[in-house]
Amino acid sequence: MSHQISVMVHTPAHSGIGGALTYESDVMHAPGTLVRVPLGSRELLGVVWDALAPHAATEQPSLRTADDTSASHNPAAPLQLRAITCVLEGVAPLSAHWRQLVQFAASYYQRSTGEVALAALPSQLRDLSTEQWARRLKRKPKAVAAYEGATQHIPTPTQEQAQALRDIAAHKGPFLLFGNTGSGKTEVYLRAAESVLEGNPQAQILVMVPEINLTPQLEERFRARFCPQWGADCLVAMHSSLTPAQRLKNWLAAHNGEARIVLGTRMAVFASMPHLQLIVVDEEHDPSYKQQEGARYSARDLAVYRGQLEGAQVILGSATPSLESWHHSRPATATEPAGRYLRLAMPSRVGQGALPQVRRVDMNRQPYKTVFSSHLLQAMRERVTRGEQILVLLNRRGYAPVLHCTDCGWKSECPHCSAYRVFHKLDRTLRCHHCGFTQSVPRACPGCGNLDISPLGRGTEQLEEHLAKLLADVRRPDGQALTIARIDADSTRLKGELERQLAQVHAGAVDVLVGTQMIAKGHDFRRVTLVAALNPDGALFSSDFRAPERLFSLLMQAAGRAGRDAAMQTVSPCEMWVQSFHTQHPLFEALKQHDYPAFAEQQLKERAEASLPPFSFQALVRAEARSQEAAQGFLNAAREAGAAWAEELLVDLYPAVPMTIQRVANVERAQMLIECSSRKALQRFLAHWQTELHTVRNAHRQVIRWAVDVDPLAI
DNA sequence: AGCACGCCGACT
DNA sequence: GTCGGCGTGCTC
Repeated sequence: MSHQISVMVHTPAHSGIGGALTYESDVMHAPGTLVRVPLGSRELLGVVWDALAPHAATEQPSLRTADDTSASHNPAAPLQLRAITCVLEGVAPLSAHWRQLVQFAASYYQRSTGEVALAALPSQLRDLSTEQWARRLKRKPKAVAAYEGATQHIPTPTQEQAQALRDIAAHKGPFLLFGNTGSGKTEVYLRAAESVLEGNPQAQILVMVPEINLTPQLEERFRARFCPQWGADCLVAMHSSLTPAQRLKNWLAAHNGEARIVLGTRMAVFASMPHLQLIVVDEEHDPSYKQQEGARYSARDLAVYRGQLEGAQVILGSATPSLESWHHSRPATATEPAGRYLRLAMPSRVGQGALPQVRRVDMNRQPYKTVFSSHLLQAMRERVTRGEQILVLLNRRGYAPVLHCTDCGWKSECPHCSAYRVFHKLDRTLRCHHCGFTQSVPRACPGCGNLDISPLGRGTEQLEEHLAKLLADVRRPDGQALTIARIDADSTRLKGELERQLAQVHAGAVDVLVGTQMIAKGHDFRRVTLVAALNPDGALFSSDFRAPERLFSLLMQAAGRAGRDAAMQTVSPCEMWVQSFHTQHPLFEALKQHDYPAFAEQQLKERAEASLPPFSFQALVRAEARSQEAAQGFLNAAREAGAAWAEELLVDLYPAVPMTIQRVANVERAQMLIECSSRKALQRFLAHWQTELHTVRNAHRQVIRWAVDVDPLAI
């Protein structure tokens, strides 16, 4: 007797086939079983999806048009089904919860289920041949390695930590753990994890971090706490810099329940964990939780969904939560009920110095083109003389953002993008930061031959050079000259370079560190007592309504780099300097008070008035074509096609507009915003509109690529 | 998305 | 005569 089996394979939503494919098999296979199936001339990895009643396939392959009368394509006769090739032996079926998570993510973010399912599995499952797989299965598991790290001193929880832990034990969650840098959020994660591990010998924990290379300390703290007791194999990592073999190994360890803790980046939200009981999302506000290509999911939001689905507790942690999470964790008022999350606040900084004093410099009162105000420069000189370290933050890499000719007005535009190429003095190149186009700097102006072409604006390279001059006469306490270093995407291009440079800062070899936002994240620089943000004004009046939120978070994080060592503060209190033309801006007022709640309240008020998220829900359709008209033409046709339904569901479709950077690598880009006060209505609209989008696309063949982004972060 | 099939230009 | 360009269309 032969069975019909519904199987998900990696068929992109753009192809005609979105749903499950039906195959034949002699034996019935449980849903979640991994199989190999033929598709055309290829053989693909697939996941058995539903149990099918005989002859009731989810998507019968008989969607032929009525005028197709050829015998083999008779619409009345179901197509001949092909048989599955084989079952992938030695892997237990994926759980119903896992399939439901994948299904939800696919439908919420408007992608095919197969695409999400297969992207969530380690690539080697797909790539290894049957022979290679058999060999992999036979490989003997290595003897469990003993954990060789130093055993850690386990601190006694503070009052605040103890209270947070009591709340976590008493409530279901999800929780928003709101605590300053240094307030001991990690200790709460560790203790919450500990009680889960001890309460159930099978229980598993998922810990998510924004970018693994920026938070090696967290992994080490988890290892030090749990490996001595549960073995070195109790914790596995999951992130994109693992080799395919490591990824498979760790995935299998989580899948079969051996790994008790999975620590990973956003991709880890899809890890198969049969006994998941706790999910921690550290730095939950971090934009890197949002996938930016393919299925554009938010791992933080999926974590909350998954927690509810599997009955696992979810802890979101941050010193500067996303306004969405802050809003969701609002306490009840006289008129309004509380949000869905429970907010746990830990305002104190433990075992460390006080938060730095914020000093604002009004650049309107400084001479034109001042880079460092005299007060800031003086403060920096005093501190380095005492052997203290300084961080200087500037969000612009390269030497100068534009090169320009004073005679004819020529500017270093990229020939392929609507953007300027950045002048990099170190290798004397003009580089486009969008398409990568690089040329050496011309000797004379390409427009008029003038030899006098000059840089416009400042980047980190120039800052480094400039500082070297300004501080040339300053000596360290040991009489040596200062060391000034720079950390940005250019200086850390080579693998391991970031770690090497950070180690130098830690070792005290660097006195002044210049860098982009990279240096603000998570690093524990003990001797830093002054942090300076030189020119943060851009974000205050940006067209992106989330720019202030990101800036506040960045400045708070940067401020948190100073004064992590209480002993350093015996000499002088730590400082965070902000140079701005708008020192009275509420963002800086809130920063001065280290008052995230005040900032959030002000921002949420603005968002509510403008009906922006979290008070509305958004999606974005982006299109790329050779010409701007073609890209917009497609979007406006799609808008037309969806207009009737949008009106019915109270969904707003805005006209297509060029993207901020309209042209990248000779491709014109446009986008269209979709807004609705109800998430459900927006979802219903998008689901219905999807098919129409495909139809419209077929009539607009000039469109190279298009994609829907649900809950977009940048607009 | 792959991957075939298919129909036109410059090479051994 | 063949190798190979990418346009069109199909995959349970």
